Amino acid sequence: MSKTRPSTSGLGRPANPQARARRRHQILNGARKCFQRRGFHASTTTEISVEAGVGVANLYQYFPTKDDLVKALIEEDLSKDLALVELVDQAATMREGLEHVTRLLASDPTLIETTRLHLEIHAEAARNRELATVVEASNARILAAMSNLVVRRQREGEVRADADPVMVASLIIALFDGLYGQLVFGSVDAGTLTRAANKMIIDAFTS
Amino acid sequence: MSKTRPSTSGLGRPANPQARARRRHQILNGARKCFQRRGFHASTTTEISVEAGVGVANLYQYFPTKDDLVKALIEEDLSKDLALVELVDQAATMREGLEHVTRLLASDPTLIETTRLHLEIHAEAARNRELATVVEASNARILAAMSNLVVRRQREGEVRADADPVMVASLIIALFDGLYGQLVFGSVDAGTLTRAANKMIIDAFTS
Amino acid sequence: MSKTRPSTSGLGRPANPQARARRRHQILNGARKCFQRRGFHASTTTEISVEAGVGVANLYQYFPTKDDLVKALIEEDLSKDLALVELVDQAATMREGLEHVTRLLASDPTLIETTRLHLEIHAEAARNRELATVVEASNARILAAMSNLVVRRQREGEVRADADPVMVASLIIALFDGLYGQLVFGSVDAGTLTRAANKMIIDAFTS
Amino acid sequence: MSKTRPSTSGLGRPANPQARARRRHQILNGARKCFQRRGFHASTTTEISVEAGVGVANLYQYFPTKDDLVKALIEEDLSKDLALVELVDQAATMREGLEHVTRLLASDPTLIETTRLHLEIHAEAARNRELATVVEASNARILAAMSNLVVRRQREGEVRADADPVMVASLIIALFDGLYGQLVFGSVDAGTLTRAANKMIIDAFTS
DNA sequence: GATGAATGAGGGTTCATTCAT
DNA sequence: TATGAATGAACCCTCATTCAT
Repeated sequence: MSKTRPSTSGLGRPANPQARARRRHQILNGARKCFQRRGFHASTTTEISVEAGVGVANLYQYFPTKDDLVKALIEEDLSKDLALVELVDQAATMREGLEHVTRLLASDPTLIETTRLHLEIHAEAARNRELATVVEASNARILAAMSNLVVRRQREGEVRADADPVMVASLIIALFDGLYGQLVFGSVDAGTLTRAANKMIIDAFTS
Repeated sequence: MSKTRPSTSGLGRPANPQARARRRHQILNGARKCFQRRGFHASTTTEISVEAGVGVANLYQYFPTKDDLVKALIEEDLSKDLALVELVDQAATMREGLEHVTRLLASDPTLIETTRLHLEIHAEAARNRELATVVEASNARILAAMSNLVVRRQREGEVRADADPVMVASLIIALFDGLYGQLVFGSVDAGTLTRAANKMIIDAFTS
Repeated sequence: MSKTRPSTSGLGRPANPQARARRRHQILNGARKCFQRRGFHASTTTEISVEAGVGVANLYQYFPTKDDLVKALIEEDLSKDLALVELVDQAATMREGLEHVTRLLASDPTLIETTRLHLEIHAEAARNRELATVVEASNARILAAMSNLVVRRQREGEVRADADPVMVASLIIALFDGLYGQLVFGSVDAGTLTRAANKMIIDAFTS
Repeated sequence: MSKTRPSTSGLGRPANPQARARRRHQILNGARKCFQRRGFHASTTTEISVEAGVGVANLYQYFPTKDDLVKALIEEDLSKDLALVELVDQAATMREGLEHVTRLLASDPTLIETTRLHLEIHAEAARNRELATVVEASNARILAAMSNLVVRRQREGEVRADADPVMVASLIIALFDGLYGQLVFGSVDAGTLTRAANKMIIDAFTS
């Protein structure tokens, strides 16, 4: 019953951390493709291993269970969202930042697939306490970053001083979340929609 | 030698349509409870039958497959959203309508569970063409209703005349979609959040 | 995660206890054949189901796990041993009882296979606390029965009064256990061996 | 273009046979510990390698398969039993020999573990022709040694002349086999039991 | 010779669905 | 119609064994 994983020590070929990291990515990328194509539940470990170009059992040397694979992927994906917020912050004004980032997203050909994965992540997290924790932590980090950004823009006079920065941040995030969610099913064009969203934000929150 | 299957229904007694409809609801309600509690995939047909208080096999006399059960439930749920839009329309102003409905939702103790189910529905639909059609049709109906509402409020002067009603409708829907999605993971209070959302909408779209 | 096994109640076809009992035996017999032929570990659930003439999944409606199958079989087998002791007790003298039973065993064409299964049972129980309990309980019952028998034969004067009945019982059981164990590998004839064993017992313990 | 595999062993350095033998023992001892602790089937090659302090692959340079490991261990263990018989023979009388050896065994703290392994060996051999041969050969050797011993004790007048020496030997072995087997599950004390067994043997076979 | 990494066949178990009553 | 019992395809994961260094 006790899982014995022999230590890395010994005299022979040393464990190569670089090779391990490369393998890990290889597997994770295979998993991402499968998950985007068919979802978490429909993707079998065999499919993933084929897509990743490794043997099934090899998966389990990097991720103890299929769920851990999912979790690792989610962590990867969520940190991308944080990067987007930081990108908004780097522009001269919030308005320009939003426009820049939304243009970037709208031109991403994998946007729909990425969004689909997001949907699944949330659905999955809604049933899985451990994943929920990961998502919540990520949301909290993103909200904090966005709030900070808003505070700065308030000091600079771009955002109205009487608005609660956390609320502003929450609403902006919610708006885009909902928007990209609709993209998967709706028929409206992403560019048009995001431009309208930016305008809405500016109209509502800037002085 | 044709198989004689002695009909137990006797003397041409017609299947009682009312009884059928009742059973159907009974099953659907059992399914909803299970789906909300554990999700689509984790809910087994046996669990559902137990929750509904019927035998497993009986399920299949009302729904050819488990997926059809899911589909029926989705249709039921989506039509509730449409009802909400119509409820907004019945208030004197859009502002009041939004406030009324969001207050209604915020006080619904099953809101989180309902939202969870929504998440699952969308995730499921993202992988299943047939379901996607159902969701898209529902979204289209809701968007149309909301757009009409906006048009009327524009004529009445509440909503700015220079705004594209479809865009306004889309953004409002997206905002609430995103908001309720966040509710499942985030820690912000529903009431505070929806009030802020209503204000944002008013600030952005009314003159 | 919670195993829901729908209750037997309801209006439809009632659970038929006789049919269930029959199925249970059918499965258990299939399992016995497999276990005797290939051992516990080498026997797959699929093999067992084929041998029993049922579907794999049906196994699990009667035995929650493969281990429970093993356990049920062990219980069945161990109770047979107890019956043998009782058979010894029914003869006019212990000597005649032993001779009768050993003759019976020696003429049993499945003796070797049965003994093989016994070997496996003990090996398995040596690693499995739960099974060990079952075996220990069985051993205790058999030892008690045998001890009682010895006490009676002491009162009747057949067995020496100065012998500890529990020890006598233990030794007799051990002797036959060891003997039948040897049968599987050794080349000596079962009849000759058991006759010699009976004589040894008589020489050692009767006055 | 023959594959050039640069031999690391260089200049024809002969494999050091002593080092090989040491490694072999090292591995075998690791295997024994694992097998005693968890049994043959539950012990994985990885566990064994960890316990032995070598890499997994290294196992296969000494034992072509896991079964060979088992086989080697069995051979080692069985030869110990033969040594015990010889020890009995070295005493002045059979009675003293038995008493000496049983005292020796009863004081061995690893007796139970060793016996457990014996159980597994027999169970395994009952399904595996190759192992059965090993066990049978060992049994035959032990039986022969014991028979010889009995013959000698008959000549010396200790054992009754009218007893078939092979039968006597068989019964003695069977008795102890059965006894030690019971030790694993039963609750009786080893010392008491073996003393009673010795008495039984003396009562039954000596004049 | 020795090592850690990789493999694929196969095992136990689950579950949507069908059958017999 | 409604039921409990039965089914078989498929899934996740393990492990003896091999590979590359």
